[in-house]
Amino acid sequence: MEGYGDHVGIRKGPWKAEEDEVLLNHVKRYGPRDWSSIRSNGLLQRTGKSCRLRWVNKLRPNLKNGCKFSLEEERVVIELQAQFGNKWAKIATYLPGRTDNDVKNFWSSRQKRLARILQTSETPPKSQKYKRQLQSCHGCCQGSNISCPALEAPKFMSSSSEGESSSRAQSCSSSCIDNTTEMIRMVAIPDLVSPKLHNFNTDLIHHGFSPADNNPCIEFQPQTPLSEIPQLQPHLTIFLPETQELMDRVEDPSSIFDMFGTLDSSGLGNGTKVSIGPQLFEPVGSFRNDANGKIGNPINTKGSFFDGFPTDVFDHIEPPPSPLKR
DNA sequence: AAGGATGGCAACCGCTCTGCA
DNA sequence: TTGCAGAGCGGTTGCCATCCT
Repeated sequence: MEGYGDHVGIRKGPWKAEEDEVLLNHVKRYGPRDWSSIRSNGLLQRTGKSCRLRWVNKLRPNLKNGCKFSLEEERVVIELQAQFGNKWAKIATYLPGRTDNDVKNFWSSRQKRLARILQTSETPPKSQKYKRQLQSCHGCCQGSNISCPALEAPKFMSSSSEGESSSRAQSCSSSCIDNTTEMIRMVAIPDLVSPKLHNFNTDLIHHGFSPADNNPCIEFQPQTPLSEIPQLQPHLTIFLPETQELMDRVEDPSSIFDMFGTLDSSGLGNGTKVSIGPQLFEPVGSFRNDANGKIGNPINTKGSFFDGFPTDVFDHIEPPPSPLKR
């Protein structure tokens, strides 16, 4: 393909390796600026705008090109989108190695998925595909204490300690991504943003990230920020025994939003209603760390939300780095 | 095996912002 | 103060690969 816009001396379409090289040389020599001079100097038949975009989205160092968004990154995007709206560039600054375009694409995919699932749930087809969407979560996670990753226990892992459970989560994520529980999670998120996030912005900037991420595919490891994002636990629904019931009820779209507001927590043993909301953002201190530094079971106050959770669920939770330890 | 649906991604477009003369 | 050019941002489009029927 010779590009689809060779008219008037301006090339459009996919970039060739030679063009990339020219662009890289320009940046090496002059830095990431004076984009329009690239064309005016006859180096490339691309607009300055196009050159800049290419650099920002593909050629810039430390980009995580070709890596899917990790669960942690997804969580960050969801939270920040709820707070900032569609400020993709701003959100991208919280995600080392990700560009605004990445975030934007991720979000629009997510929205499309949500729209489609919602539409599907209004007129539930009885196709096998639909059933698979609803059931895949259970199928792929059978025999695992940690259920679907979209709903798994929150993790505060570093890249080095991310092992089997994480990879299981990742692979499971892709297979579960289209299920109804995912939809619930997506819709519920805005309610889950803690006001604490309002200070988040400036804190992050001050703390900064490690820019020298030479292995962009490694799970990104912010020095502070992610641990300071309020620990959303929108995934907790998976622990509820009535998850299947949720799945079933989703077939009745009118019940969906009721479920978001409150969940009948009979499965928790006390029959009370549990609101999905800020109270889920208990400070991490609600967990008790064990001798290995892992987070132990949450302090089991009577009637706490965690009552009835399998105790080993918390074995998989890494402790967040202490904000005091730097 | 073929065709449609879907997801992921790269790139373009139009608008706004910013710095400068 | 104004106009211009460059840079940045968000929305949109189109292509391609994969999955599903």
